[in-house]
Amino acid sequence: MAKNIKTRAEDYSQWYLDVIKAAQLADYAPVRGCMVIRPEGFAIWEAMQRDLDRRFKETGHVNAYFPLLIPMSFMTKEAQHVEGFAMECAVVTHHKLEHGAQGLRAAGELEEPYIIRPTSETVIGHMYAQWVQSYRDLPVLINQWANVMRWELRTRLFLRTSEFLWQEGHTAHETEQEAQAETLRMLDVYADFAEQFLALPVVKGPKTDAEKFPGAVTTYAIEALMQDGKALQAGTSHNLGQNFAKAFDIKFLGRDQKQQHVWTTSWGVSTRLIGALIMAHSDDDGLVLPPRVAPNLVAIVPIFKSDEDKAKVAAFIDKIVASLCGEDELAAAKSRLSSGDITRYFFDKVTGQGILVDWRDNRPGDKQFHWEQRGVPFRFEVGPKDVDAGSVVVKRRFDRAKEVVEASKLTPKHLRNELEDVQRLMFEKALAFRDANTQRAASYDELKQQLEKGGFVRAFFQPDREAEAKIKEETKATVRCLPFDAQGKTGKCIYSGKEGAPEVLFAVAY
RNA sequence: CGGGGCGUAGCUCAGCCUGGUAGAGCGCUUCGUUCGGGACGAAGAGGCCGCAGGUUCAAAUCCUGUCGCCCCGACCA
Repeated sequence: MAKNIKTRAEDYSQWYLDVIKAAQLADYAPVRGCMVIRPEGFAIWEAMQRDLDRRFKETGHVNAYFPLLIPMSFMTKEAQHVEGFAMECAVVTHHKLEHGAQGLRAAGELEEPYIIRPTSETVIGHMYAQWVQSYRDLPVLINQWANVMRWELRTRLFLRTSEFLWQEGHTAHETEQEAQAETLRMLDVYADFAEQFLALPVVKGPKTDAEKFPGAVTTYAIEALMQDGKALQAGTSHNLGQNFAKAFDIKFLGRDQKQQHVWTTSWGVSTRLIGALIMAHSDDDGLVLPPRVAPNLVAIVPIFKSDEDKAKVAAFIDKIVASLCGEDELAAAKSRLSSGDITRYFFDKVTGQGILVDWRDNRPGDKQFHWEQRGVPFRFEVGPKDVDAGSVVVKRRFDRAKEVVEASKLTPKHLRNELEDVQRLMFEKALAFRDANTQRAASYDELKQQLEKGGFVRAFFQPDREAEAKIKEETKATVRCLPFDAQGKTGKCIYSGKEGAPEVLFAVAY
C-alpha cells in the first residue's frame, strides 16, 4: 500500500490531494486559491488540448486570442451576466507601482477599472459587433485557449481554482436554428471527447433555469460521476440566444435586407477535467491515467546487481526500445538532454507520448511505486532472468494485472492494442460504476434516502427555482441536467405531485 | 463571508503550558554495503521559529497587532 496516500475510504478529500501530490501534477502557488500546474499535470492538459483542438477544427472552428483585461463597463451590459459574475471578479484599478512609506504601493489610478476576465463573452461580443456586417460574415466560429480568473471563496486543486486554464468557443450565427445546432454539436464533441479520450462516461442534457449560465437561454452540460458518488459538471455548451447580441449590438444586414441581431453560443471545458480524470479513475495506489491521456505509456524498470548484469539488461532493453520506438529514436534519445538518469524515448511523435527507462540508482521496488503513483499505464520489469528467458514482466496499472510477455511480441502494434484495451476497459469500468450508482426515485422521500447513498438519482420532477432551492437545502443535491436519454418520458413530479414532469438527474455536485 | 485549525529545515511535525545553546522523522549530498515491490550504516548540508511592535537581563515560548495558508459551510466551471 502507498504510504504517502490516504485511502479513499479513510478520507476521500485527502486522498484526492495526496494523489495529485504524489504524481506531482500540481502544487499550491504563493497566491491564494491558485495552483502551479507541474510538468506531469501540464502534459495531461496538453494531451487534452491536442485532441480537443483537432475536434474543434474538424467541426470548422478556428483559434484566436482576446485580451485578459475587460473594461468594467462591459460587464454591466448583460444583466444576468453581471449577476452571475460580478461577485467573483478580480479588478485592476491601477497601472503602476511607486515607492511609499510602507514600501511599494499602487499608483496611477485608472479612470475605468478593468476586470480580469472570468469568461470572455463580453469582450468577444464587442469585437464581433465590429466584425459582423452582413449575413455573409456569418457564422463566426472562433475558439480561444486561455486562462480566466474567478475569485472563488473556496478552492480545490484542479476542481476549482481562482485562475484556471480552459478553452472557450464563441460563435455567432444567422439563425436561431443554426445556433441551436451548434450548441448541441459542441455538446456532442465534449461528450465524445470525455468518453473516448478520458474514458469518462457522461450524461448529456440541458440544465434547469436555476442552474444555467448567467446570460444563456439554455445551458447544456455533460455530467460525470466521481468515485465518491458526487457529480461533476465536466463541460458546458450554451445557447445564448440574442442576449449578448443585443447587449453588444452584434447586428447584420440579413438576406431579407433587414438589420437583425446574430444568435450566439459559447462552450467551454477547463483544467477541471484533470480533476475529473483523477477522481474517476485513480485508486488508493495513486494516479491511473487512461492511455490516450498518459504522457508516458510505459516505464521500464531495469533490475540488476553487477555491472555485468546491468550491461546485459541494458542491451536487452535497447532491443525492446528499438522494436517499439525504432532504431533512430533509440539513437536520438541517447544524445538528448535528460534529467536524473531517466531516458525517455518517443513512442508517438505526434502525441509526444513516450516510453521511459528508469536507470536511477534506486531499488526496483522504489521505482515501481514511483511510476505506479504517476499513473503510467504499463511497467516493464527487466532483469537478468528475463533476459535469459527472452521475456519481460509486464504490469498493467489500472487493474494491477501482471504477465510475462515474450520480448519478440513487443511491437508497436502490440503495445497499441494493449493500450486500446486498457482505454476500453477503463471506460467500461467507469460506466459499470456509474450504472451501479444510478438509482431511480419515485417519491421525494425515496430521493432523500437514495441521495444519502450518493450517486445519480433519476426522478420525474418539474424544474422550478423554489422547489430546487428547497431540495438543495434539504438534501444538498441539485438537478444536474434533464438527460437526453430520457427525453420525452414524463411522469408524476416527486415534489409537486403534478403529472407531465420530465425525468431529471439529481446528485450532490462538486 | 461565517465556523475551525495552522504558520518552526524542502516536506510532515515536536518544542510553547512552566522564557535560558534550534529538535525529530522523511527528503537531499557524499561514501560503503545493497538491489525481482518503498534497504542499511556512516558522515554531511540545510533555520531571521510568518511579519511588526511590546514585556524581560533574556522570547520560537508571554502580550498586542498584522499578514498568510489549510479545512468545513454558504457561492461557483
